[in-house]
Amino acid sequence: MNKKYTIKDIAQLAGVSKGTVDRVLHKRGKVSQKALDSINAVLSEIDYEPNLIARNLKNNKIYTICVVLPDPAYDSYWLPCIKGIEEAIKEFKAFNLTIETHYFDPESSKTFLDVNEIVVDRAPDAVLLAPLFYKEALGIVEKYIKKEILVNTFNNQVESNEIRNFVGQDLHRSGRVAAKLMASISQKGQIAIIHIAEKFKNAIHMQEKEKGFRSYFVEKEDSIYEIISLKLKRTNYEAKLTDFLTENPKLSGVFITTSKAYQIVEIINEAVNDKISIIGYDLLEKNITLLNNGKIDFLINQNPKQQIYLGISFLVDHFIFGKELRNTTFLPIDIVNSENASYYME
Amino acid sequence: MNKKYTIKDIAQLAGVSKGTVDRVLHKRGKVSQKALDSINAVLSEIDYEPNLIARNLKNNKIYTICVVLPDPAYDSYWLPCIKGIEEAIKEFKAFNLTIETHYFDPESSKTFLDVNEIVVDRAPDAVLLAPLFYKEALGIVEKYIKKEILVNTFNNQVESNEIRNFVGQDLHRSGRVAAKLMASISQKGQIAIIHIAEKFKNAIHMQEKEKGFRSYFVEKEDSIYEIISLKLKRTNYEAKLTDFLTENPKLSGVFITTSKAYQIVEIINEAVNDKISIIGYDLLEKNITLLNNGKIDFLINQNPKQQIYLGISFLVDHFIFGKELRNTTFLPIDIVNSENASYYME
DNA sequence: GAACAAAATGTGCTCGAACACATAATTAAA
DNA sequence: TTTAATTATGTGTTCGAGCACATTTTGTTC
Repeated sequence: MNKKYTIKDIAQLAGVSKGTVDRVLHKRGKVSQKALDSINAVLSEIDYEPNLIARNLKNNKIYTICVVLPDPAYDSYWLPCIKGIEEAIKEFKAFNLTIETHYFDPESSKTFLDVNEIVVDRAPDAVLLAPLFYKEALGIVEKYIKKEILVNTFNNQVESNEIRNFVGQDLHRSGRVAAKLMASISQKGQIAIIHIAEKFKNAIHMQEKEKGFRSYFVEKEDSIYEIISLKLKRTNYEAKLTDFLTENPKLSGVFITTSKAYQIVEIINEAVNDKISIIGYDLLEKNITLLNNGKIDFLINQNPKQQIYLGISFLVDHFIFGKELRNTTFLPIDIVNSENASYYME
Repeated sequence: MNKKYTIKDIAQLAGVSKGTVDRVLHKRGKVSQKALDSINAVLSEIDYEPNLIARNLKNNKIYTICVVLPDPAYDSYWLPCIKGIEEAIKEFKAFNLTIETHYFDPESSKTFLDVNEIVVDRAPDAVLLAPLFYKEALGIVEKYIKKEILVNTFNNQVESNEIRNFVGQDLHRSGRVAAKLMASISQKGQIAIIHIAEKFKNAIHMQEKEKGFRSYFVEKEDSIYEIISLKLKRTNYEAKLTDFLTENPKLSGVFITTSKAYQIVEIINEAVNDKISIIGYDLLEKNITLLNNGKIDFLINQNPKQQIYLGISFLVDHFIFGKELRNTTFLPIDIVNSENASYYME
């Protein structure tokens, strides 16, 4: 990969002008067989790679990317995304690029639709979307596509051929990771899967995690574990949880499928005397505190910051450097304990 | 960050020519106070960011980067590095860049010196070095600096003001992560730290890991653990290990500070009847097999591939886009079990 | 105020790809 | 063979930063 050839070099070697080489490279036709042959002969011998820097200099279009995600004020799971966006802006500010952030309320599908309506009207070149509401997302993707706006997603997977790119985690696998961890630290007994959500049916991600978690133990064919699940809503979850704990006094482990572990860990600790293993999700400040004082054993990092940063950089690579968009990028399922947490928080 | 201003724009706004703006931006002097003021006034109002693409078009120098690392044929820990280099070459092939790989024998400081001598003579723009031999590395760094060759390191940290950049892991912290894991899965008893190396005194990285591991238990002030360490050499390590195991029959956990866990796990399993917790390093094929069939509990990923890839991309960002080199980049200390391993192996 | 030096400022070219447009070569029709 | 139509090929300009060089302005001295 030593000498870098230019179009001019190829033209010279093939004995034609750079215009003709350009037509061959871009298959614009209007080239004689003779010229085509001699240029192809040169191309097959050298390793021509167009200079991306020169190619993009000419392209003085300013690309606009809109990022649509839940307002971190409602759910601090999304807080790291702000940093991710800021980093991306800083990293790419020297290119012709505008990045806009648009928030919606994660518990209101109406605000989701509204904000996307606004973004459609802004007519950006691409949207990076956290499609929390499955059905609504499908509809809104249609609208984007009709206006020829590129749609990529992160965090939540939505099955659609129109979506070019997804960055997130394999949730089924993520449940399996939790299960394996649980088996490592809790030798036997009852294990509870606890979901905390308003509408469980809409929360496909929790269902996937539960399936993954259970699949691990099914494959293990180990009768020393008994898996039970519990769904909690925001209203009156304390009472329901306390009841559950008195009904199941032999609990040895709890797997919480959302980032809300901090809401219930203290309640569990007060109600149960024995050591109980707790595995949750995400490095929220409150979870980290519980991790550090030993009340949570492991957290699984879904890495929202990296998700959004990568989502943006794929778009930049696509627009600025003409790179292809790969279809799905599954981020690693990071296992976090008190000692390595800092590296995933920055 | 909407409109992108160019030098021409600034010149127009300040009522001067682009040459004068250029002189101000680069502090080349020869500018009147009046012109300076008006240009500064414009600069303070707008957010000028030079177009990196245009800046680098002119710079038609071909940068050469030499990567110096142990030959993976001797130690397959380094195998992923090949992939990392290949990915970097692919990613950056459109820029004016040549990446050369040079191997040495990880057990021979002579080959280390020899290959670096060759690289010095090749006079690249930068070297990315795995400085396995501390003392020798310091000497060779001097030589590079004298020839104005930029030196960055990865994997092993060497204290030197001449080294601009290091990518690797905080080994002390990495030992602590292992300790915390050990405490999670092994409730009590004797725990062994096992080093496998020819020259322990030279192997600072193992010492750091041991210190970190012990520091965790010291802070915990938990008398239910007893930590003992053992050094093994390649010759006759089986006998020495077997002796050690008979002398310490109550062993409940083993922490292996190198990627060589696969060499001793089977021996341990044959000699010990009780469940013994094993934590090792790095995703070598043989380690992964043992992880998958439950004979290793956790592996800590040092991510050599990512280390080398990042090391190269920092250099590219520096040369091609004029980015500053940050001093030290500590990669996350990834905890790996059978369920999430695939994400760290690609 | 002329003559000259020094400082300040402006102009024009380069990098490589892309594409519009001008010109040359070839073929078809008269 | 001439003319027009078609096809093939070459030329020139653009993008933004950077820098060499030309030109203008200012300052100094006799």
